Amino acid sequence: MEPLYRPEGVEERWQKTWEEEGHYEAHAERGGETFVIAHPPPNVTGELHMGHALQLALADALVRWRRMLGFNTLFQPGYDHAGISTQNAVEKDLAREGRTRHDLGREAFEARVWEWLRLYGRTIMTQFRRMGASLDYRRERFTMDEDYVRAVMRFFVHLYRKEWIYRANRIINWCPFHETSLSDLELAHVERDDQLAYITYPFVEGEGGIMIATARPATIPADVAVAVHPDDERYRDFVGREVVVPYVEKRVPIIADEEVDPEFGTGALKVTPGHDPLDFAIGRRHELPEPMVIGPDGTMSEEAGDLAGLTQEEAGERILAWAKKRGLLEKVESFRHSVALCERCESRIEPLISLQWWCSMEELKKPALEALRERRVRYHPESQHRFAIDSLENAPDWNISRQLWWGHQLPVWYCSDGHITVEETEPEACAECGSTELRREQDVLDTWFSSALWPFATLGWPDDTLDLRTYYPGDLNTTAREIIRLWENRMIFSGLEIMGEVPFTDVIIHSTVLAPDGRRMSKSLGTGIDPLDVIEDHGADATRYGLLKMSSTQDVRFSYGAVEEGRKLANKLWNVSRLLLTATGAKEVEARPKAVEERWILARLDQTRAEVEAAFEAFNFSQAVQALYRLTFDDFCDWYAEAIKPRLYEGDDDAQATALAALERLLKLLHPVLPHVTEEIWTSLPGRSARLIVSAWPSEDNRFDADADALERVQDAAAIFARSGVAVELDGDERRIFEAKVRPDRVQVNGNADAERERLRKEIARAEGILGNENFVANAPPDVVEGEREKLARFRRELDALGG
RNA sequence: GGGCGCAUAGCUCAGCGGGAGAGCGCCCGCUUCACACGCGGGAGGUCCCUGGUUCGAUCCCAGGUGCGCCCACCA
Repeated sequence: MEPLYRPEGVEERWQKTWEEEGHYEAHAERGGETFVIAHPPPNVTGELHMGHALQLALADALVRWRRMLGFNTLFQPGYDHAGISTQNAVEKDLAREGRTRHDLGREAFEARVWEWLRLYGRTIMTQFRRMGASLDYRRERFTMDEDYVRAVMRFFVHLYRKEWIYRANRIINWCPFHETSLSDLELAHVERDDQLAYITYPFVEGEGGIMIATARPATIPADVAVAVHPDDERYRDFVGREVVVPYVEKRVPIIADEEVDPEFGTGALKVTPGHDPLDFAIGRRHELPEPMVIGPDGTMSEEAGDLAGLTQEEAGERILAWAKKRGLLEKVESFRHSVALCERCESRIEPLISLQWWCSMEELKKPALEALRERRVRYHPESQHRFAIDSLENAPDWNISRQLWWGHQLPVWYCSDGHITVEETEPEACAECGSTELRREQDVLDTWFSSALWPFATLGWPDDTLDLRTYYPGDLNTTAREIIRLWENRMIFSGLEIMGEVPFTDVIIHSTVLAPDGRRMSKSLGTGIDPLDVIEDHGADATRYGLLKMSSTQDVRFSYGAVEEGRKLANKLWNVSRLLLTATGAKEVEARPKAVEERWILARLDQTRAEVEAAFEAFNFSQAVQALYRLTFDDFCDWYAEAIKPRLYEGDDDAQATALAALERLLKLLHPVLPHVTEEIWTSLPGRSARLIVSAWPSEDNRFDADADALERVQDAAAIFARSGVAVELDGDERRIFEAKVRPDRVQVNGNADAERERLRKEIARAEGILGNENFVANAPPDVVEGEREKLARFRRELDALGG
């Protein structure tokens, strides 16, 4: 064994071995208590990023912990087809050949996507493996698998028959590049400088007019009203009058609506229901017509009359010029506002009215809200639980159709008379008129529609499988904040609707990992850190440790320091193992504690195990990892190993066997965080038949009485000695431990006895002060008072020892 | 505009009612037979500000200030 632990090679070897030996596998027929994490399926085109790495580090630590406790664990892997994202990637690929998807046609394009995925997709599971993530990779599922598609179709038909899925014309977000609708959650918003034009709409009767402000003059031809706030004194008398829309010279009314912001612009809003969500809402309230003048490609449509075919910019300029000539253009000023973009191609979103499929949230959300309020599902941290409830309460109906070519095509058929037939598979004839001339709906489903089924569709639903009965409901899901509404809440209501039970009981909303400088990690900013590079440089164990250490707050800066700490921990463990194994030639692993430090370390190991378990159960990973670090460095290496060393070299069999038993327990505690290095050391322990990955903590818990007082005396003595150079009298074991650890001949003396006495007197005065306060003694918790008494006693002891 | 989070040692962060902590960095001393990626010691903090509650506040409450993230239909 080398003095420096090198994870290269070791980690890959164990990852391969564990998987080949089947330790990652979940077998329903094995029975027993289950622990299930349906891991978030990454995009099939995706590459490992820091968010994935953090998620895996958290989930895998919990899975490994439970697996060692003997749970029947299922850690489910898989891929999401990621509709728009994947289509976008393949279209970019096509663009390099100077082609578009339209050149291929739908069928050929789909074939191209599958081919592209065969070549470039599904790479991320290799990277998951490199993290040491113990997913059951045999069970990899894909949302476009034949079985999974069947589940999606079944779910759609189920909701349709309950009349929760319907078709309606509404304003939606339209991406002119992808030519599809997008949900609000698929948009990116950027701040941008734009021109705000102030234009007067003259009254039909009488002098003057009303001035509005618009950033999109091209939409003027689709105006159907001008709206003001009902309480706006300036315009109160104008309501009910008519004005002339510039350029198209159309008469429209002035109306009053609460949603108009009197502070913005002139306080008067031109109402264009066809091209603006707010205007659409106002239009519906006032039953206004909904003309559109911009087409699906983002240019002016036929309805725009002589403007047809122009870009919006050209049309806007022409209209402004028209208004200027007639003295109706007051001014154009620049202003800053946020603009919606397609998050994939960054095209500017066009709000358009379009016929889309919707899923009503009204009934679906009720049982889910109840489950959340009753805490049958708990989000962690608590603040996110409240957010999840709020988001679900306010969830608008879900636009589930997309005009994409990659995804689950809706199981909807139209006959020539326009009747709708909805079946899981292609029907023979129209359900209403019997016509056999059926045409399938071209739209595909929102990617998240299929993701919502992940916890049970991966287990075989709609079939009644042993897996489904065994592993549903699961336990845990872990994800980023922005996914709560897109995915988590939807899994909860889908699970309740289909399976009658929540899909998991806990959701960990993990930190956002920022770049070390506090900015967002992003490829375009060049601030991204590739987890694979970190693994390459520091090892997967150290990376896992670092991520867990960092995971405590909502937003956390990536810290190489934390990763480096993990690497040092692995190295320390490696070296102390060399001492206990190699230097002594031990043959047995058995706890036969005799000396005080042996009983103490075994008790400390038990104690830390409880601490780590509590921290894991509270999902406080940072705390777990800190407890492990302290145990390893301070207690195990600096005190125990130093104290035991002389006896090991003397060839004391009991000391050696006990040392290995203590090491065994330490390895078990560390395995969920540092799986590779611990397993590597484990194989060197004598008489190991089972792998560490499946080795349970010894059942005879806490049977070692810690002689904590004795250790405390030694540590007190060491502290006094280190601070003052004054030796404290100790006998027997205590003296032996003291000398092994402190080595009086080597310690540099920096202080003196007088200073130490002074310090102790101050401490004693403080403690006496507190304990002399009746209110303190009466009101403080008993253990706190007791703690102060013990401290006081210790300070007095130390002062005595110094001859104070 | 709404919601959430964070402000503690030079840096990154724990702690969250009763003696201010860790890692890294810095200083001093150590070839010590597991580890110099180590060991021992040390310097370095109005625990953001102002009030309040309490016998006692870094911790709880209120109000500021400064950052960050998420959400939202600013025309």
